[in-house]
Amino acid sequence: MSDYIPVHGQRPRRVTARMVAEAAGVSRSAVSRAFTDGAYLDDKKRTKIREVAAILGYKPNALAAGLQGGRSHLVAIFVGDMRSPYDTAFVGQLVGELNALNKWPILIDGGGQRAATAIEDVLRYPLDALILRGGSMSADIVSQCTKYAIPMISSGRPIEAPDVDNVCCRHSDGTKEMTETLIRQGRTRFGFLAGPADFYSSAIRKGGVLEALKAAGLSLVAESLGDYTVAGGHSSAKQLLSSHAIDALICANDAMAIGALTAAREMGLAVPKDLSVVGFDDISMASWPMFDLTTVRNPIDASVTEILNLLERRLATPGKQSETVFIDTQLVLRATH
Amino acid sequence: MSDYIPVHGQRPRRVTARMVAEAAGVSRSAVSRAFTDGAYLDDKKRTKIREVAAILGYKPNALAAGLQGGRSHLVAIFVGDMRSPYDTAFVGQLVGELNALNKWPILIDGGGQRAATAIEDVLRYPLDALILRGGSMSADIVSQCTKYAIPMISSGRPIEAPDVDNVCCRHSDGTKEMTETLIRQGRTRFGFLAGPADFYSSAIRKGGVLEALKAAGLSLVAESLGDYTVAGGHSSAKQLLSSHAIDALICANDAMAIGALTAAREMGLAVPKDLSVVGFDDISMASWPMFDLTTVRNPIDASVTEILNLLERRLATPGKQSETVFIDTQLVLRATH
DNA sequence: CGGCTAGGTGAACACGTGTGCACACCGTGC
DNA sequence: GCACGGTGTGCACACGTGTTCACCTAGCCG
Repeated sequence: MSDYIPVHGQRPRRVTARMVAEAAGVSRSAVSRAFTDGAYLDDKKRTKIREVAAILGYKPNALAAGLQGGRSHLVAIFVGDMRSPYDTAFVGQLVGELNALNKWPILIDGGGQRAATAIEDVLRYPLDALILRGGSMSADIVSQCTKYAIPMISSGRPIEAPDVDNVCCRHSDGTKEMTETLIRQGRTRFGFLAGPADFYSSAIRKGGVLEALKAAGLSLVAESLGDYTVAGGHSSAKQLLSSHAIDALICANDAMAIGALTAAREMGLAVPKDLSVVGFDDISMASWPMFDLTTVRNPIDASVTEILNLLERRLATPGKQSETVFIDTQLVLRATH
Repeated sequence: MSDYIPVHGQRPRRVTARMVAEAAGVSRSAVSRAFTDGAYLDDKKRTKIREVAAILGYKPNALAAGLQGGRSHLVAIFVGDMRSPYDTAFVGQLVGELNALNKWPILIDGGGQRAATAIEDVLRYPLDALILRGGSMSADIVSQCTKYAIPMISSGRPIEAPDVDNVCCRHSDGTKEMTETLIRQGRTRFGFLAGPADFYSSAIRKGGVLEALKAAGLSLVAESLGDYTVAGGHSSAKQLLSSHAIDALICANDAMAIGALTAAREMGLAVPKDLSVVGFDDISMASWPMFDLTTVRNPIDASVTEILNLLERRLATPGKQSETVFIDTQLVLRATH
C-alpha cells in the first residue's frame, strides 16, 4: 500500500515544489513550469520532473496558485432548501457539470438559521462566482458580492441588480398552457393549491392560471395555502376538497400535487374522472407508476446549461450588462388530467 | 444600493489589508490584528479599523490565510450517487452541520465518468478532510490522501486503511431484527429484493435476513436483483411476485420497497394482509401517507454527528489509530408489515 | 530619578506558487 | 569569426495574510 510511516504527533507536511526541485536536482521554477502548459522547458527535463513528482506525491497547491490573481476555481452554491426534491435534483446536476468544468462547488444550506452568516463567511474565499438556487438573499449580501466583483447567477428567484444574471423559467406560460388544456378538456371549476405566501414561484404560477381562466370567462373557485411539501399538500388538499366542489386542482408544485392526489383518492374521488390534479416541476417522483402525474416540466438540464453559459460569458466579460435568460416549460401529460 | 461604478474591461480587485491600512492610517499588521482574536491591539484602534474595513468591504482572504500552514477549512464530500434519496438527504444534513462549524464542503459527484479525475483534481486544494458517502474509491486515491495526511472518513462502505475512520450502520442487526419481527408475526415464506451485486450494503443486509431465517429453521424462498431505484424495485418485484408465492418481501432499500409496494397493489395483493413489504433506510418518502412503509431506520442524524466527532478527533490527533463507529438501526413499524 | 514591566506597534519573514526579466547557450547565415 | 535569433533556465518578485521579533512608550515601584 503506502510506504508512509506516521510520526506520532507531527503530521507530515504537504509536498511542495521546492522538495521536488531538490529531489530532481533542478530549480523550483522548473518544477512550476513542468506543470504549466506552454512554458519553455526541455521535454526530457519535464518528464523527469513529473516522474519525481509522481513518486513524491506532489500536486501544485491550488490555494497558492489562486493567490496569483487568477481564478480560484471555487464556486459557491446557495441552496434555498436542501430538502426539496426539485432543488436537490437541480443541485445534483449543477455539481456534476461544474466538476466536469474543473470548478469546485462549495455548498451552503440556505435553509438553516445560520445561512446569512454562512454566506458572509464563505465570501472570505475569493470565489469565481456565486450561484443561487431558490431561497432569498439579503440585499446587503448582493451588493457586497457586487463590490467584490463576484459574479452572481440566480435561478428560481430573479434578482435585479447590476452584475447579477438570471435564469428564469417561464412559469406563468407553463401554468397558463396547462390551464387552457384543462379548460379545453371541459373542466370549469378550478382550485389552486398555492405555496408559501412569500414564494415568488407560487405567485407567478398562479398568475398564469388566472390569465387563462379570465380569457375563458372563468374564475378561481377555491384556493388554499400549502408549504410546498407532500404532507402539506395532503392536508391542504383534504381541507379544500371537503369544502369546495371542484373538477380541477392545479398545484403550485409537484410535491403538493402528489400529496393532493393521495388525499383525493383517500376521499374516494376518481382521478382524473371526477377531478384532475396537476403539478409543476416534473420531479422524478411525478413519473413513478403510482402517481403518473400530469405536470409542467421546469427543465433542470436546460437551466443548468444556461447557468454555465452565463457564467462563462460573465467571466469572459466581467463588466457586461446583466442578462436574464428565460427557459421554456413543457407540458407533461400523464394520467391525472 | 451600491456606490460601485463598473469600469469597463477592468474588473475591480478585491480589497486587501493594505488598502484598509492606508485608508485608516495604520500599518498593515494592525489590520491583520484587528481581525484576529487575542492579538495585542488598542481597542479604539481596533474598532476604527473595523469601521473602515466595513465601509471598504474588506474581508481577510481565506486563501492567503490558509497558506499560512493552518487549516484551510475546506472539506471535500465525495457522493456516490447524487440521485439517491438517502444519499441526498445525508449530504444535505452533512452540509448544514459543516456550515455551522465553519467548514466549507466541496461536493464531488461520484456518479459521473469523471469522478476519478475530479477527486484527483480537487486534491490540489489542501483539504482539511475528505468525507465519503457511499460509492467506491480506488486504492490509489486512498493512499494518496494518506500521503498528504488528509483525514478520510467513510460512511456506507468501510475502508480498511491507516488514517481512515469509518462510520458504519449495523445493517445486519437491523434486517435480522426486522426478519425476526416478521417471523414472530407468522410470516414463513420470505423473498429478498437485493441491490446491485457489488453493493456492500445490499450483501450485508441480506446476511442479517439469512441469519434470522436460519435461527428459525426457515430459508429464503425467492430472490431478485434490483438497482436500488423505485422503478427498478417495481419491475423486479413484479417479476418475483408473479413467479413465487411468498408472504414477506424484504427489500434492500426503501426506494425499491416503494416500487415493490406499488407492484404488489397493482397485482391485487393486500398489503400487509397477504404480503408484508419492508424496506431499509427510512427515507422521507417512506412516511408519506400513500406508502406508510415499515422499514429499518438508518439514522442520518446519528451518522452525521459521528462523522463530525471523528473529524474533530482526528484533526486534534492526526496520527491516531483508525476508528470505526457503529450506528444502531431502529425498527420503524408502520403499515406494511 | 532610574529600572523594570506590560502593553502596543511596525518591520520583516514565511507560506507556495506563477511569471517577467535577464542571461546563457547553441545553431545558423553572412 | 561574428552577429543574431530562438530556446532554456534561474533569480527575483508578486500575491495577501498571520505571526515573530525587536523596539518603543508609558506607568509603576523602589
